[in-house]
Amino acid sequence: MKLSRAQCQTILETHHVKVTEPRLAVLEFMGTQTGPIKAYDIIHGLTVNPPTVYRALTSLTEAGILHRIESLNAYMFCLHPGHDHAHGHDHEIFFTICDQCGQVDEIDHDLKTNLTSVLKARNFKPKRRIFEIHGACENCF
Amino acid sequence: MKLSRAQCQTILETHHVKVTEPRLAVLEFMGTQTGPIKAYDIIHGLTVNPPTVYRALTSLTEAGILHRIESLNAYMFCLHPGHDHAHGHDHEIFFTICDQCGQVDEIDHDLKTNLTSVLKARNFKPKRRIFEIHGACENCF
DNA sequence: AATTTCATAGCAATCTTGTATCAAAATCAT
DNA sequence: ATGATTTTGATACAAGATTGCTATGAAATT
Repeated sequence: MKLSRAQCQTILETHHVKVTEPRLAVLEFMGTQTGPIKAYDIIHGLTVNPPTVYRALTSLTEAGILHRIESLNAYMFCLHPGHDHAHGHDHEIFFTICDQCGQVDEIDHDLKTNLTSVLKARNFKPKRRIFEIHGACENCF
Repeated sequence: MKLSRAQCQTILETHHVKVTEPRLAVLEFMGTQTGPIKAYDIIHGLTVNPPTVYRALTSLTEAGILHRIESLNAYMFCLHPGHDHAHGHDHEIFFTICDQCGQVDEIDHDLKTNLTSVLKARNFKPKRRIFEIHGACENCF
């Protein structure tokens, strides 16, 4: 999915992220790879220091340009850039992760429909599910 | 929730896990703590080597005695020990994680009911959701 | 134009988390 | 008992992430 510098810049601008060299470099690097990418792939690939990469990844993720896959310690391009990924809606983003080939898919799931049937329709055989919701509990809200 | 050696042994036996010293020690240590526990808390608490603890945690988790919380890199006792946590059923285990006080709750969620309403009923205010499903994709099944 | 402010960047060090390796011991099934 | 398998133990190391501090550069304030 090779991205030019100009394309990277456009991505940043449309997501209202300040355009900086590390962010451009990380975005560009990610465009050369396919599937989930680890922070240290970038650190080694670009020979930059860890904080530089982690800061870029954080801002790109917060902007919704990337997703962080917690169970892989890895990052992916968001495939549903138009959507609001915040909570409180009638849909939810799921990731399916093939443990064999490593492919990660992003599913925009309508909460009213049955997840099992969605997975079946995609011929994805689930083995392990990770459903974790961060927020504020009753006492701390 | 203090667990005696005998109780730890019973837990292992009822889950068909071989009873070994490291597993007993880790279980017992976890019984002295409350909430999610990190591997290095155990490593430091028991002054044992990392591989010993990670191996014990892996077997305890695989047996369904513990859960691993991916977004915290931490482990918790399973609060629904009677249930089948495998997939393909009409319920799903969710974790709610309070970012303020650190409390983690395990929700056994009936997939037919609306998750948002369940959270609302518990007065949990969600901020960030992590839904990741590992398995085998169409091509690799 | 000069100054303050604030987010970002660079660098080094450090901390946290998790694995690889390989040999010794324990366990189990003939 | 003997051989195969599993589990352990110890050392080392790799991978993942953060902290502290200084410096820079753009934007806001005077």
